[in-house]
Amino acid sequence: MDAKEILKTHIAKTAVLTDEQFDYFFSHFKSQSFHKGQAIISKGDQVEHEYFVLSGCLKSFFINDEQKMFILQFAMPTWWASDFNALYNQTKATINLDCITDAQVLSLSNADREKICKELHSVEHFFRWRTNKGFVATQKRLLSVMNNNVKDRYEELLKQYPELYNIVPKNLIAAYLGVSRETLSRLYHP
Amino acid sequence: MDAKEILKTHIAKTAVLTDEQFDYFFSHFKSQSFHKGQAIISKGDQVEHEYFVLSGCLKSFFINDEQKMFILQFAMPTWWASDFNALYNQTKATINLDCITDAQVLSLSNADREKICKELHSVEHFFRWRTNKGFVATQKRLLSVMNNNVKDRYEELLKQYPELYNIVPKNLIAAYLGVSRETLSRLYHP
DNA sequence: TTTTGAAAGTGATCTAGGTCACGCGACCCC
DNA sequence: GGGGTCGCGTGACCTAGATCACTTTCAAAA
Repeated sequence: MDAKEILKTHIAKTAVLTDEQFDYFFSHFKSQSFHKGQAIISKGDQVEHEYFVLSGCLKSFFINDEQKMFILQFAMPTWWASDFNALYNQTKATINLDCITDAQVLSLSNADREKICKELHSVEHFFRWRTNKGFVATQKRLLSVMNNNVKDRYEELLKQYPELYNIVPKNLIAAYLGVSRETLSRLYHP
Repeated sequence: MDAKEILKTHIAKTAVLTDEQFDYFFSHFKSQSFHKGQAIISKGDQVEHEYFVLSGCLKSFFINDEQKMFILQFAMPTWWASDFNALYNQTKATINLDCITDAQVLSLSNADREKICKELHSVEHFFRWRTNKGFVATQKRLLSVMNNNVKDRYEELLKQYPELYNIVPKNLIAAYLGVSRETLSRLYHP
């Protein structure tokens, strides 16, 4: 399935677009390839795009004052990723985005998103629902962090995204869960 | 300022509506009053509405298996509150919503929101941005929880919402920060 | 006016998870 | 093919915050 089909199938789940409307929508995206380890957004950058993942796996993460990394999101195919705070508010990036594996993405600029949202009501509907889902998912994660211990959160993560186990090294899983790699290791090697 | 003016001013910040459009939009809201301690949404309820706060202060919270409360949100005037997961996915409530003080709200049903979003492009635009902001705020809170200690988070909270200090008892602040009330107390009484 | 109960402070003790230090195999890549 | 570094395990110790138990304060109910 090519890029266009993947995006079309994805959109069709929440919004109704005619073929012409979809073609027009699609014309605003730019296909891009990145290789393992490559940075897409770095702290301090002016953020102008969001990215729809076609293949591979990205991570968005924050580095705190003590140089510790906390992973906000693993982005798998059909997921969207960016520093949404910087993108929406047109401020400098505080979040980094890079590639865990080689990856193919479609990029869409902030200005173009707003333009097509204005032009096509259905597109605005789609983006409302995309954010609705992101909001609810982030809220669930916050609840999970506050109420569950590391082991439960680890198992919850693997149950929801089993594919991560093979693709993502344990130290990154630890950075997602917000624990040291030692603690994660000791969960199953006591 | 009456309910209608408060909502109108709030919407005007992100969407352009004619007076007739706003009147139509407003006609879908129902004004409701609640008193201190009263529950608006309880775990297990069918959730059909979201609430726009006109006056007073609400809290949305989760009770875990050990009967410990974790507060997701304090809802002050011009904030929106509900169990959005249950509302959007039409499932039973897992989140509770109740009143910290006497409160006046405008309620909007899920069905009506979807209906006016479809009818008025500007309203869909407004709700997209409302969720965008909620998403970014929740993501920031997640980052703060993972990267900062209790004292920093407490001071961050009070700096952002100084009014909470007078309205909300410390045990609820602790439940928002995700620490025991004893630990919060000890921060400033060592 | 008395009673009750929520909010808050505080001491003693416990524990999940952090930190530091070291070892060991695997896979890049000059 | 040998040196580097990355992922991962593991032991020894440390600390933020939890838990439990008791006390004080103060305001609302009766």
